[in-house]
Amino acid sequence: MPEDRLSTTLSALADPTRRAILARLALGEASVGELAEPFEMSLPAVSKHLKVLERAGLISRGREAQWRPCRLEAAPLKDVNNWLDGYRRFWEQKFDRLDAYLQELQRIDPDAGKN
Amino acid sequence: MPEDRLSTTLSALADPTRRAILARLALGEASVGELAEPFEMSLPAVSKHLKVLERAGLISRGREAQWRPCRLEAAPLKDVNNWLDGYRRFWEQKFDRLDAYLQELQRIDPDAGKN
DNA sequence: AGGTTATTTAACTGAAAGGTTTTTTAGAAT
DNA sequence: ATTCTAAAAAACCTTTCAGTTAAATAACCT
Repeated sequence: MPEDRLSTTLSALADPTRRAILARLALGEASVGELAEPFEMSLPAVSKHLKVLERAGLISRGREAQWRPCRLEAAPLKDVNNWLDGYRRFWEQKFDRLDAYLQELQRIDPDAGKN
Repeated sequence: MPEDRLSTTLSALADPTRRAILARLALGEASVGELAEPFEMSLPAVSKHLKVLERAGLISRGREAQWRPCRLEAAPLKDVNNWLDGYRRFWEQKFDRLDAYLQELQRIDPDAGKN
């Protein structure tokens, strides 16, 4: 039971259909039918995916006649980004052989390679 | 069945226990027992979480006597970050009243405000 | 009113997730 | 050789998830 917001957001994102829906919404608002069109699954299935996204705060829904247009809400993505930032150094730091070697040189002689 | 890498990664991250494990590993290698210690759940449960993280490529395991030290592997996090980048503009763009108003002006008269 | 279109709700199903306890495996140490 | 410790595997249970089809809502259009 992922009660916490971040877990809810990440598990909403952990589905290719839902990410495809977000990608579509990045292009602009769309109705449920429009969103469902590219997929082979039934409409209720898409409707459920939308509910998951909505619960996670990743989309919001308007009301226009019989359509319920969806739009992207990026706030939770920002939260994910903020969480990820805590690990950025782990992937920006390159630890392949050459880098390790250069770092070691650097450690031994901080002036190595200058000029 | 999330066959794709990104889905596997995101669903591995969508659990607070697993994120806590990663946070611990960001401080350095640790054995399964050490990783399990802060949690109330059984050891096999933690072992399963580690397997999920390993399948997602988020950790790797060594072998040292009867211990199997785990260490963080950040590559999949980088992938998540890359994916997220496609949405960055949506949360960096501020959509408060003034911005919306200025955008509306822009829409009506693209030359408004120039000079 | 009656019908059409868009979407949600309900009821059901099968598979996967996350936990438990018990049993194995593997290496260390006595 | 036996025993201790660290970890994994097996077997099981319960809940959640992703999908289905069929029925209900809701707003529009004659």
